[in-house]
Amino acid sequence: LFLCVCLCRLFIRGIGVKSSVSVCVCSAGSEAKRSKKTGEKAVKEPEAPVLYEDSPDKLSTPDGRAANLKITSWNVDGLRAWVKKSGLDWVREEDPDIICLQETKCSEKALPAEITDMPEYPHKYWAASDEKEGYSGVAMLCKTKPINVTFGIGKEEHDKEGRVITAEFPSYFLVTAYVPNAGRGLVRLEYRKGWDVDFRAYLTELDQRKPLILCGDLNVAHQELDLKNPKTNRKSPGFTPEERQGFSALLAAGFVDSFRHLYPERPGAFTFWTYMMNSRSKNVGWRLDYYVLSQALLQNLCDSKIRSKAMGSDHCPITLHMTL
Amino acid sequence: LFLCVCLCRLFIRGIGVKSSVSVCVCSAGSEAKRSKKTGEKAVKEPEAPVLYEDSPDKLSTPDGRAANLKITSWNVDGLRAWVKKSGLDWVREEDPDIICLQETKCSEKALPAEITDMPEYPHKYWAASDEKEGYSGVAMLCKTKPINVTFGIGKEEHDKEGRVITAEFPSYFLVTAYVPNAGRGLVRLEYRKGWDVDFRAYLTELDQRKPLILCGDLNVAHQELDLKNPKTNRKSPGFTPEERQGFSALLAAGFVDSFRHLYPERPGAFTFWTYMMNSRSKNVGWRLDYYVLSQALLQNLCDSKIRSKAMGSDHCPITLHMTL
DNA sequence: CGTTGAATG
DNA sequence: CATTGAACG
Repeated sequence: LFLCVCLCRLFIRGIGVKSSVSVCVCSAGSEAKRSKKTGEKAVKEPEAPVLYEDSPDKLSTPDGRAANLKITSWNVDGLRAWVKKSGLDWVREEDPDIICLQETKCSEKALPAEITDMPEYPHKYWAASDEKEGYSGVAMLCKTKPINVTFGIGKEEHDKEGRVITAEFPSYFLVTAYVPNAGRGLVRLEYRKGWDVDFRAYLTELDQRKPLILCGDLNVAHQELDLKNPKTNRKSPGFTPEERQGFSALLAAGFVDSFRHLYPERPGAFTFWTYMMNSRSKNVGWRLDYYVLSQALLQNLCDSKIRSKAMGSDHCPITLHMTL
Repeated sequence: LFLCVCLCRLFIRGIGVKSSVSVCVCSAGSEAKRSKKTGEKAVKEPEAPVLYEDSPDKLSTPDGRAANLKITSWNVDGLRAWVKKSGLDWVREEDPDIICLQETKCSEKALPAEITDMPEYPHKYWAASDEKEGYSGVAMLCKTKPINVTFGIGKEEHDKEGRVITAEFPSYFLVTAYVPNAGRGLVRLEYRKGWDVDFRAYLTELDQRKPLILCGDLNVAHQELDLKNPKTNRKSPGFTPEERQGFSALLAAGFVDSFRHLYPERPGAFTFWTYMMNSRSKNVGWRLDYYVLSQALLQNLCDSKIRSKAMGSDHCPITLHMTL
C-alpha cells in the first residue's frame, strides 16, 4: 500500500491533479480512530469514505415566498461527449428555467442537433475559444428571453477563450463563468490572479447596476471543508492560497457563497471528482462549482443544491432555487 | 446522389483516400447494364457490389508435396486496438507457424501482455518507429527460432520507422515489411520512389544468398484488377504509376506475386478497405498486402489466401501455405 | 481517466 | 472512419 501511495504521489507530483492521493485524509469520526488502532503497519490505512447526500430542495424563501426561478449549472467537460452520455436527459428531468454549461469544448458549428434543436429553451447563447478549438467554452439556455446578453468581461486579454456569458433579466444579472485553471505546475497561476482581479471588478461594476447571480466552475475550493484532501493540495491548482484569497476577496466585495451560506458546516459536499483513481466512488472531490449571489439577493434565496448523482462529466450539476 | 458524389470527391480531393468515390465503377456484368437502362436520371446509379469469396486452401504443391509451413500476415492498424478487438483470437484459430504484423503503432514497452505472453510463439521480434511514437512498426512471431533476425534494410535513411524485419531460416529468408505510404497529396511519393529502389536492392541481395518470402503491406495495388476503382485513383497514394512501376520492377528482378500467380484473373480480391463510406461492406477495396516469392520458391508454393472475413483492422490477414 | 483536435492512413 | 499521442484538466 505504501509503495502504491508513493507511486501515486510520484505520478501526480508537479502536475497538480486536483484529487490528490488515494488515501483519504478527511476522517469519518470514530471510524477513523478505530481503523488507525487496528492497523498492523505504521502506514495509514484507507478510511471509510465520507459519502454525500444532498438535502431535499427547499422551495421557499426564509420568509415564505415560493420559489419561481430554477437555474442549473454544469461543467460538462466536453458537450458532445456529455450529450452522448445522456446529459440532456438529466437536464430535461431537472427542467430548470435556465441552464448554464461550462467546458463545452465545442464551436457553434459543431454543436449536436440534440441541443441546438431543444424547443424548451428557445434562447440559446454560446461562447467558444477563439483560438484553440475544443478548449473551454460556456453556454446559456433560457426559457424566457433575457433583456440583453453579453460575452466576456470587457477585457481583451480575458475574452478570447469563451469563459463568460452575462444575461440581463428585469431584476438581476445572471453571469455564468468557467474560470481559468491555474494549470499543472501552476503555470497559469499568475494569469489567474490577474483574472480574479479583473473578474471581481467586472462583477462589482455589474452589481452596482443590478444584483447578480454568478454561477459556474470557479475553479477554486474556498476552504478546507470544500475539498477532501486540503492538506496535500496546498500547491495544487484550485487550492493555492492565491486562488482561495481571490474567492475571499470576491465575497468581501459584497457577494455570498449561497451553498456555504445555507450549509456552513456540511462536509463532503463536492461538485468535482477527478476521473482518476475512482475518486468519485470514494467521494474524493472538490467543490469548484458555485452560485455566488449579490448580498441583496440573499432574501430571495430558497436553496442551493448539489446534484451529485447526475453522471456524464467529472463535475456534477448544481441547481439554484430563487424567488424573483 | 450526384451532389453526394461531388461532396464526397470534394472531401477526398487532394488527400488521396484510397477507396475513392462511393459509386462503384467496377461492373458486375449484366447487372450493370440493366441498372444503367433502368436509371431514370443521367447520373450513374450504384451498381451491385462484387463481393469476394476466397477459394478453399490448397494444402499441397502442384507436384503433390504436402504443405508444412503456414504464414499469416496482417496489417493490424494499431496493435493495441486490434488486440482489444480480439485479433489474437482469430490468430489462434488460424494457428500459423509464423505471424507477421504491420502498423503495430506500439513501442515495445507498451505491448499488451496478451501478445507478449503468448506461449505458442516463443520467438517474438518487434520493430518500432524511433521518433514518432504510435507510428508504423512491424512484428514477427515464430513458433520455431530463426537462425538470425535483422531489422531494417541496411540504409540509415529508411531504418528509423520500424518497417522491416528479416528472419533467416535454414532454407529461406522471411521478410515482413510495411512499405511507406506516399501520403495525402503524394507528399512522400519522392521518398517512396527512393524506398522502392533501395528495398528492391535489399531483396535482390538477399535473394542471391537464399530464396526469400516477402510479406506485408506493400502499399501498392499493382494492376487495375487489384483495386475496385482504378480509374479514379490514378493519382491516389498506392496506385500512382510510379508505385505500380516499382512493384513491376520488383517482379522483374526475379520475384512473383504469389496470389496473382495462382489466380491471375480473379477480381474483387482485396486486403484493404477504408473505414469510410462503408467500403468494406461494398467490397470497395484494394489489394495492398502480398506474399512475394523468389522465383525459386514457386515450386514450394501451395496456396496464397486472403482472409477477407477476419475483422479487427482496415486490412484483412493473408495466409501463405508452403512446402519447405 | 477522459475529452478534445492533429497527424496519419 | 479509426488509430495514435499531445494538450489539458
